[in-house]
Amino acid sequence: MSKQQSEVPYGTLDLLILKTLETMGTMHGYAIARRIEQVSGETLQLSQGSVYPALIRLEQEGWIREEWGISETNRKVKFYSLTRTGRKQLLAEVASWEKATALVARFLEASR
Amino acid sequence: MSKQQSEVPYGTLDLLILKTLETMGTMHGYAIARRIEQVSGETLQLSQGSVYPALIRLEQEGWIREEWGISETNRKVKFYSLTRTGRKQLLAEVASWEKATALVARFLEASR
DNA sequence: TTTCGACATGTAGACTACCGACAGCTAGAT
DNA sequence: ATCTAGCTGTCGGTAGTCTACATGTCGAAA
Repeated sequence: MSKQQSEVPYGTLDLLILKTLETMGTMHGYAIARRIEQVSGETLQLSQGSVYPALIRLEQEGWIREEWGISETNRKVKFYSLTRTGRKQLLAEVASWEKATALVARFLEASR
Repeated sequence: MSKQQSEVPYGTLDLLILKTLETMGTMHGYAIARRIEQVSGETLQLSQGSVYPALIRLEQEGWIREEWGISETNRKVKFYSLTRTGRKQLLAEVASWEKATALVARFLEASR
């Protein structure tokens, strides 16, 4: 009945993950999700059903690289980091996001 | 292969239509689509496959009202206008959009 | 007077990306 | 021994968009 209130603006999850990896360096999936939630000010809660498929997709695109390792809490985890093409992709996604928001902003200002 | 480059930011079509009707008053579907394309600076081209289903959906939600009439070009058309709940919905969607963009903006600024 | 382009509305099917709900496994604490 | 938190994943469903098609009308040009 009620409208879906997507916590992550639709289509920005890749962008958020890529940006997180750029800012934080190497991280594992669980920590990436936690970090995104935290920066969003706890309002946003990101489901695993979104994060892991996204990571797999990004890895297949060649934008991130994965590597098994041991976490701070001594668990076997997959560490992810940005690739060179991932950096380019991040720039492209930022640009496209800014274009999109500019478009909507122009609309919201329009009054004639 | 290539990533879908949605011209309308996903989920904002309702917002754009509602805002158009608020700004322009009563309009028919074809004109709404033209107007959205035009304000976007011709870069965006909006397919009918998006607009008409959206209008039907908005009408079913009770946010817009439809009425048959005759266009400037002497054709039988459906005129749409905002309802009272449609106005409230528009406010809500604007707020939610601004919240979403603020969230992403905070992310893009983050550097620690 | 046919015919063509712009105007106008719609539907079907595919696709993307997200979410909720599971399932399962491990380390360390109780 | 059991439990909780950390951690990775899968399945199925859903929303919203796009492409492509189908249908029809008006007015102007040929």
